Amino acid sequence: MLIGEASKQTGLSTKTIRFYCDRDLVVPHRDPFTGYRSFTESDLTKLRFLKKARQLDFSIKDCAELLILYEQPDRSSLDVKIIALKKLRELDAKANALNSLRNQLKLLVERCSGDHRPDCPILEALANK
Amino acid sequence: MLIGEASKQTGLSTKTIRFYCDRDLVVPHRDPFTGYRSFTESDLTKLRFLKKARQLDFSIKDCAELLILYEQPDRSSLDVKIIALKKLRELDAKANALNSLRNQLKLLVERCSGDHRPDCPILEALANK
DNA sequence: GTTGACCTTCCCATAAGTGGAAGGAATAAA
DNA sequence: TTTATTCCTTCCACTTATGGGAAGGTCAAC
Repeated sequence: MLIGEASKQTGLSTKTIRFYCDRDLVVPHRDPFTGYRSFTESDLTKLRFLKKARQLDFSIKDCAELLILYEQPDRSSLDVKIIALKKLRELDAKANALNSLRNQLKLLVERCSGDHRPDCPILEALANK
Repeated sequence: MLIGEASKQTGLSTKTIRFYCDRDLVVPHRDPFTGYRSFTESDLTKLRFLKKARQLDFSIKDCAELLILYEQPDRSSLDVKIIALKKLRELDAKANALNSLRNQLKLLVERCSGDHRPDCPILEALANK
């Protein structure tokens, strides 16, 4: 199966698939004459795995490790859990920071009259200290 | 005041300050012989303004607009509020997406035994469909 | 034989910086 | 006066995970 079809089957763009190939996350067979990539069902499975892992915000590097574990029948679920826990803590930290930011900004927006006058608590907050 | 001192006064790296200068967010005077940048107190105020605005996750482009409004005595607070509201909605959307992600991943992590056995609901979730 | 739809690689752009190299400038010590 | 150190300058490359587009090869149909 050529890359265009693989793209349709997985919902990943051909650009993205080539990028994953460049990083050796998926290594499709190559036609030795044309250089065309040829994807098997197993390759598609890996691409779908990658898509889901990326949706869960795992980095490409994390994805590579997860794929290796996925393909390793004698893996320990602990190894997977360690990666996932690290990512979970990252997401926690990001979410907390984002919520805090959001609340700060929300307060400022609420206090701004938003009319034709120049007085603005948002600008004041940015200017002070 | 030279850039190193401006960096100390504002807590921004010299690299970052030069970056802002390149983008014309701050335009310090230049010594015509050495090319050295010379920062006034007014420049420092703008740099601190930029630092705070960036901490609130406003983009460089947003920061430029906010700075212009900040310097414009006949501004309307409405113009500021429009920018801030747009950013607030962005933060809301990001926070929601992140919380949802986090909850998905948390569920998977909780269901993973994290021992020496290969069975792993995290990998299963990434592989399925 | 020529379209048209594929495929390839390569370069550029994104946001907001960080890191480092090469070289000029200011000051202090030897 | 020369050297050393520290500061300043510009320029280039790198980061993440793609997207856009150019230039050119391949394959099927008409």
